[in-house]
Parts: sequence; C-alpha cells; structure tokens
Amino acid sequence: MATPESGATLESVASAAGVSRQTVSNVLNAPERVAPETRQRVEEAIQALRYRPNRSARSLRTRMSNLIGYCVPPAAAGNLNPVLDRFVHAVTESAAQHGFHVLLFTAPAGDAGLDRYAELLAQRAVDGFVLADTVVADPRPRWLTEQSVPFVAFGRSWSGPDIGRWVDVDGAAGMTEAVEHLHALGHRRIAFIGWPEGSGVGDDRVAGYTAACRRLGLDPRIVRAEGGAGTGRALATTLLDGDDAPSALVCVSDDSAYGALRALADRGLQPGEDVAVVGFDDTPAARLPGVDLTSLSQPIEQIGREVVQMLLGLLGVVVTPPGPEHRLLRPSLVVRASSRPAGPGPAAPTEA
Amino acid sequence: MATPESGATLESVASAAGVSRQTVSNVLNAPERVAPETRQRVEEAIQALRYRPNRSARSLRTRMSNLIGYCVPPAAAGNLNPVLDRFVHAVTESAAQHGFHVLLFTAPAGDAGLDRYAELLAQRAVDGFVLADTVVADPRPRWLTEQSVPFVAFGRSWSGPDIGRWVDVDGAAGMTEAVEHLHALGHRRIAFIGWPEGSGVGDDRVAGYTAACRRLGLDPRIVRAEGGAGTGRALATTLLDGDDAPSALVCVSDDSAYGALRALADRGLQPGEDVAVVGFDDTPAARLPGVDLTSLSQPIEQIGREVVQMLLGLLGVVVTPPGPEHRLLRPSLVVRASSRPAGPGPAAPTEA
DNA sequence: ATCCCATCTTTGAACGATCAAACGCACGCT
DNA sequence: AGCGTGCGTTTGATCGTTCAAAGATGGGAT
Repeated sequence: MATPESGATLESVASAAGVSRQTVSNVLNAPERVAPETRQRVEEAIQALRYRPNRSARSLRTRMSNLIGYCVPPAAAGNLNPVLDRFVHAVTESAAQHGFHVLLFTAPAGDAGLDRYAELLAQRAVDGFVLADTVVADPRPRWLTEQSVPFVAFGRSWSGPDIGRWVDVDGAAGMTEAVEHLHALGHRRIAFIGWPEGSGVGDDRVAGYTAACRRLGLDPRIVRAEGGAGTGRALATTLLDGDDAPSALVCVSDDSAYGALRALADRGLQPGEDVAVVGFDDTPAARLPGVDLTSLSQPIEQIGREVVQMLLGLLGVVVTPPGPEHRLLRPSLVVRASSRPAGPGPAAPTEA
Repeated sequence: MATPESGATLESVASAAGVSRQTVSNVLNAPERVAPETRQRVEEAIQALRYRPNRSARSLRTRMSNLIGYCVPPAAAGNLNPVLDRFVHAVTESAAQHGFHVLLFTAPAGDAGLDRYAELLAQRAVDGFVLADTVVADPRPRWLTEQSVPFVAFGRSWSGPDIGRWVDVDGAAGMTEAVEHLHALGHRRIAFIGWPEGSGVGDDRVAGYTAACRRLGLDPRIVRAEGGAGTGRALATTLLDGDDAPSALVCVSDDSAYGALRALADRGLQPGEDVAVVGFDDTPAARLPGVDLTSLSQPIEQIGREVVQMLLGLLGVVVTPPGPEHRLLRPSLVVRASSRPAGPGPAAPTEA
C-alpha cells in the first residue's frame, strides 16, 4: 500500500498524516512552527508518498521561479569555450545547493538580445541572471539595472561607470606574476603578444605586464593584433626575427601562445630552453604533451560560487554579509615546460 | 498612459480589450476560434500592456513546464567538453523555437544520480530529459523508460538491448572513411591507436577501422590503452619504433592523435609527409597552426536539432512523422596537413 | 472562577492561467 | 413560428501551493 504515485500533493500528504494542508506546508517551510510529534508524523507521510512540492504551484504563489537565467554565448566563439564550460558547471552546482537551477537560453549579441531577457522576465520564468562574456559597451548591465533586475556578471562592465555586481579575474595581477616569474628565471627581454586596444580584457592584461616591467626596470615591448593562434604565430615570428629578439614571450591568451609556440618550432627553437612562453587561461590543450604551456589558471569554480552567492543575496535567498559589490580574484600561474629549462628538476610526468 | 507595468495578467488584458479572460487566452493558444476583429483588438491590448503569459500559472494548469532537463556532465571529464558545449548550444537553440528552455542540473554518475532525475520529475520541474555522455551500463535509459519518462539520448545505449530513442554518430563509418582516405593517398600500413575494449564508443570506432582494412586487403593492427594524449604518445612511439612501422596512424580521438603527433615530433618525423595521422572529434585544437590535424567532425548542430525534434515529438508538442527511434549520422572527414603532403595544393592559410 | 496569552493548527482566499461546459445569437431549414 | 446548428464568447471550476487571519487548546497569572 501507499503506492508512491507520482501525484502526491500537499492535500494527499495532509490527509495521510491526519493534518491540514498548511501544516504539511509548514513542516517544509517553517518546521519550528510545528509540534515535534506532528512534524515527525508528517515527515513520515512525506517519505511514504514520496512527496515533492510542485514547483509551478509554488512559483505561482511565491512569485519566485527558483531559476537563474544564463545566456549561452553565441555559437563557437571559439577560444573562451573551455573556460565558460567549467563556469556553467560551477554555477549549476552552487545554485543546486539552494534549490535553484539554471535556465539556458540564447540571444543575439548587443541590443537585439535584450528582448530575450525581457521576455523571460515578463513570463516570470527566471528570478535573475548570471552574465558571462561581458564585452566593452555591453548593453546588458545597464539595461538590467534600469529594470532593477537582479543579476551578477562574470566580468567587469568594461565601459563607463562600474554598473552592477560582478566577479572577475585580475588579469593584470596575473600578468605581473608571469613577468616576475620570467624575470626570476633570468629573462630580461620579455615581450608581450596582445590584442588591439579596446578589448577590456586585453587592456587589463597588458596593463599588468607594463606595470611589472616598470617595477623591474625592463623595457616593455608590446605587439598587438586581432585573433588567435594564427596571428599569435605571425606576431611571434616578427619578434623573433627582429633585432634584439626577446628571450620570453608573454601572451594575452593561450591561443596566442599556441601560435607563438608554433613560431618557435618553425625556427627550431625549444620552448623553455631557448625562448620562454606564457599563456593565459590554462586551457585543456596547454597540458598536452608536446605543448606543455605555462599559463595563468582562472579560479573558475570559485568564481561560479561567488557569482551565485552574490545573486542569491540579491534575491534575498541567502543572507550575505553586506560585502562588496565586486570581487577580483587572482589567477594562479601554472608553470610547465614552456617556461622552465628541462635540465633541473625531475622529469615531471606530463598528464594526459 | 497604459503604463507597461510588469504586472499585466490575462484579466487585465481582457478588461482593456473589453472581452473575457478566455478570449484572450484563445487569441494566444487557438487564434482560429476568435473572430478576426476581436482578435485584433485583443492583440493590440496585449501589445500595449506588454503582456506575456505567466509561465508558472500556465505550467500549473497544463502540467507542462516547457523545460527540458539536461545534466551537465561531471566536471572536467576533459576530452569531450568542446563537443558537448556545442551540443548544449544546439539543443538550447532548437528548443527555443518551440517555446522550450533547457534546465541544467548536476548529478553524480551511475545509480546515485538517478535521484536527481526523480526529484525533478516529482516536482514537475521538467517535461523530459536530454541525455548525453551515455556510457556502457548507463542506468539512465532503462530507468527513465521504466518510469515512462520522455527522453532522448545523444549516444546509443551501449549495453544490452537498445533502449529508448537516441541520435548518435556513426563512428564506424567515420573510421572507415578515414582508412579509405589514407589508402587513396597510398598508405598500406595503417595502424589504429585505440582505447581498451568495452568502451562502446571506442569499440564502434575500431570496428569501422577493421572493416575497412578487411575490405581493402590491409592487415589491421591495433594497439590500445586507457587515456588521452599521454598514452597516445606512448602507443605511437611503440608502433613507430617497432618492426614494420606504420605509415599512417588512425586514432580513436583527437586527444590520442595529439599524443601521436608528439611522438612523431620526438623523432623528427613530419606529419602528413612521413607519417599520416587522423583523429576523431575535430576539437578546436585540431585546427591550430602547427597541429593541423585531419579529423572526423561530428555534425553536432544537426544532432542537437534531431534530439530536440524527437523529444518534442514524444511530448506531443510537435507532430513528427512516425520516424525511426534511432538516427545514426555520419561524421565528415576534415582533411588537414597531418594527412596531406605539403607539396601539392596552395599553401592553405591556416585559420586562427 | 475568569481572563489572557502563547502555542499549535486550521480555514478561506489568493497566485494566473487553461479546461470543460454553458450561453447567446444569427442562420437556414421544415 | 418553431427548431436544430454552428460560431463566438463567457462562466465556473481547477491545477497545487502559500499567505493572512482566524480557531482551538491548555496553562499560568490575577
């Protein structure tokens, strides 16, 4: 008996336990209001009937969907993917600990995409948003703030005043650490392979490089171009073939760094031995044998947790100490063969 | 006037248009029942008030959440990520065209994870599931079928009888094409770098290799080991250093292939010139300059569309011709430098 | 003995949509 | 004139939950 039908409701649990709807509801939402023995009887009935509150009904009444909207970035942006993948995972996991789930949707970039956000809000399909892939002049933070919609971004609002709450990686600090690392290894001619000015993320990273050079008394040397590995290769080639070729290359991204590694291979130079290379993002390919790229790893899981924490704070789901509106987390330098002479140290078994 | 308050309801639209609730509802769900002039009046009111039906209320009444559950695979499975990333995007986009969204959740692998699925069902939080990352002895297809829960898998149910609906990539056909491609280039000693037996996906792929060898009168030569690039490198090394070294390597995955490429580089061999290498998955790194790996590309976007189509068919949302329960799609071979002599042909500009 | 109060529990009314059935009305047929 | 028919519209009930307020119960304090 007590078939665990899928159709258990508050009412059916109530009659099974010999109490009223509201008492069952209280057992779930405010247990302290219910007498201990009643509570136990109700809990047993809940178990027996495998009761779970219907989410739609609850949402309708409470005006909370317990869903967080996340826009999956336009297909095949290419380079950022592995990072965002981990981010989504982290957000999903953190959200689950508070009974929240992530609702995915797609939207075109720029103003055209705002409609999708508006639609979800009007339908009360989500309680708030997690933003990723924020770019310069991204319309979303301002718009969401104007509509007083709860949201937290992974990535600063790069243009204009700092809008809304965000968590981000301190790219500048990371690059500074990279330069210091290379300097400690004895490198004195350290060049930077970057993106064109105006990209936010790229400017942040190059700033850290420049600052470190200043502090260490090195001459900053920066080359820039749009793109990934292809252009990284071209830029590195120019540097290596020019006068006063650098002994170390700091790259704005792993993708550029892969290009740089290729440029080294083109001319028979050994990464880490002849020229050191450092990337940014610690993408999966960086640890491939034969690549072994030193790179700055972003604390993605922590970022996901903090983003969710902030958002649930805005939603009043968790009580957070009135912390700062922003969090800037340091990436950590993962040193691999591309910036380490092969000679000293044990032959580290490269991980698959 | 007519402030576009966020609180527009069916009732408020109705009174604005001078009709009843139900008529407004009909305009949205069954326009043909409403007289044209009435319809227009109602549509104007909807526009003016920016009305969108409340999803919770609708779900409560219709017992459909219009959400599709998708379990984000346990963190950092590593190799499959870029593929699944595209898959999620495709599913999200296809679902959106029918008013559906994707709900993300996490679950431990194996039986332990089934609770999470059960929970979502009991809450009526989702209407069905999209499965990915199905493995041998995956408990989910059977369990979901027993509960008569609508679901479609990306990936066959590898063990036992074929359970439920799925869409998958014909790995065997892909590998056959790879072998034929190499054969056409003149290769006669083609070896296969694979995974240990029993992995489903791996067995499928090696079967295609073996079949092609038979048909072409070649001696199949198969080496196997668990893992990715690291083991790929080791296996390739053994092959290249042994007697009767192969002139071409077909690898069960891009990751293995990266290891094989490394093994070539270790001994100064030129991919495509001295030894050809083919991978599987067409991961982003395959097109990096300096990698340029020939690989089998899965039609992920199409798979996503078909999965959604099937699932919405099961849910009765779209009427599908009573098609087959399974779809097997062919991957396409993307030929790059690793299986093509550099000599002939224009110097293809490698894409960033 | 009376009253008040705290504790625990129940009752009615929402939340915003859809389903099912009833209603009004003009039309054509007998 | 009377009647069935079909179309367009409205009405009441319902989905399952939580909110707000009211009811029961027992135990001190006066």
